[in-house]
Amino acid sequence: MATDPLNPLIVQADRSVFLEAFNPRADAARAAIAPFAELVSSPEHLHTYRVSPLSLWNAASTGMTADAMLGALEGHAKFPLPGNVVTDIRELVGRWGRLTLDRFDEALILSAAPGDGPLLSELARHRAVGPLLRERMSDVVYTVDAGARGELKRALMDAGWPVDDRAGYTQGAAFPVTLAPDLTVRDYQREAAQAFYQGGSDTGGSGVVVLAPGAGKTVVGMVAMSLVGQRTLVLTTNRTSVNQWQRELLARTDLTPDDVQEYAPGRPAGRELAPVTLCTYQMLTHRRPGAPAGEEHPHMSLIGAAEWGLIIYDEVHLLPAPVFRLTAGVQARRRLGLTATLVREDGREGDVFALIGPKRYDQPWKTLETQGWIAAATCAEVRLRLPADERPAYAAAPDRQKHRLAAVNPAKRAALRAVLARHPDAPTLVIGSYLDQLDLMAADLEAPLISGKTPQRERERLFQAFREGRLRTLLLSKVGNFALDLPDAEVLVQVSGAFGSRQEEAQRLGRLLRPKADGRAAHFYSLVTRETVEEDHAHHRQLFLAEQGYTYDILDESELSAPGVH
DNA sequence: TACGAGGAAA
DNA sequence: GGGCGTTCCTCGTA
Repeated sequence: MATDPLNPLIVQADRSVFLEAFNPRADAARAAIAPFAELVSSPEHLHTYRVSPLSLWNAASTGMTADAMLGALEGHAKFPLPGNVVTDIRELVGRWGRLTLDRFDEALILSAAPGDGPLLSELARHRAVGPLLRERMSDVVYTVDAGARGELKRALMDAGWPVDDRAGYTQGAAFPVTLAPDLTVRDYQREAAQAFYQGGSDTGGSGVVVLAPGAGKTVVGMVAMSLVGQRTLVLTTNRTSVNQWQRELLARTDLTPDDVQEYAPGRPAGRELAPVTLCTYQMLTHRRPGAPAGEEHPHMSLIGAAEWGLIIYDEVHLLPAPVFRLTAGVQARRRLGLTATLVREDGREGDVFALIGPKRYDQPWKTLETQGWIAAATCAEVRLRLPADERPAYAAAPDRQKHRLAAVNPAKRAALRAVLARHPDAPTLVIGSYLDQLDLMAADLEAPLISGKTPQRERERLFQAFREGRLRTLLLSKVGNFALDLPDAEVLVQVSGAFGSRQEEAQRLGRLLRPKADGRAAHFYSLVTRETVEEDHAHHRQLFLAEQGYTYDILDESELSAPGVH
């Protein structure tokens, strides 16, 4: 493969990569660089990717070589790669594996590659790394306390030197899990669980699996449980997920209700934890203010309980900081992170890498779509103006109010009706972030709104009516982001969203991806006010989905009244 | 003992 | 940088 002026990529010296979106070779180039590059902006014609240290290390940990990455860039580039990019990529990728952590009796040893004595000396002087190293055994070996394993990995990651942790795991109590005979595990689910269990260029047993919503991440978790065969702790974001895991585990494995229990703090003293215990992150980190010293976090000891052979972190992209701290203390337990969107807006992806593990497996959402596992979906961004009488107020508003003013643009009410008119019979969800805006729209459409205030019973009733087709349109506040029992829909209109949250956008699209019985496509619309901060936020939100292969049609509000579908 | 309402937290 | 939803606890009512 060689560079060719007709190719779609331009690689710049700062390791950013431009992709001509309309070049006929764009799709192949996108697929080739996706494993080691992340999308940072995607205006219509020219997409920008960045090759970051973390994206390189994630790729390297799956076994991808620097040569393979350079080959992918070169093979789709217009011009020869800048020399420093070649050097940088080789150097950064080469860092993975140069430091290893191994077991040494009761302690650990940090080893550098032969000749890396100076590197080790430099790291020993590093502010965060140095204090965690104990005794220099040789030019390239330090001893480390076993308890410092997590903190050291995190500190080394911050210092720019990810460490390949080969110190292995302590065995949890044996607890075999057999998958139900009628459960068909899809190839990608089995591959994902294997990739977790066996690792890539390292020893495996910890790391993150990224799969689209509806692609069956719980099945990956079950296969992992059957591979490990030890007692398992499953951590989730909320109780609905706890229930879902419990249902699925009972239905699709040989586990009995006694085996699978939600962690209940009030359980009778002396009662054993179930071999498969489910617990929310909030429960784990719950604080009792004013409790006697040492008892402020009554549930934290759960995670350190000796018997777990595997800890599963559901929605691992949402791990709160305290759970990172806890996780640093249990590096000798196998850890599986599951997520649809391994992106965070707080820049803590490095902590996920260091403390849960590298990304072991992912499939672009579009690939699963092609294979028919998730529904095809179109995405459209509808651009609206602010009404003339609102513009002065917007211009005068302080920055921190601008987002809201743009988001609740009154013109969205008419636009929403126009969008709904394009799909007159399709089951439609409308999701927004501002309750008063949603109230107005619910009145316009004469459709019910579910918000956080809606009692559980009422939610169930409305979901049921929607499922049975008695209710065509349902409005949802932010409850719609994560409610797992939300019914399937064909059209989803996002009328407002939180700042630039990529994962919120992705979760919302995910609501549409369950395959439709007749193979019909789903339609996702996002309403955005022109020439306001909302445009910037909207484009940042779209990045993750653009990375997954989705493109957004741009519709002007004037085009909406046109009949038919685009 | 079971529940729902209200408040605090992150 | 702010609004919203969730979860937990506590306390009141049956």
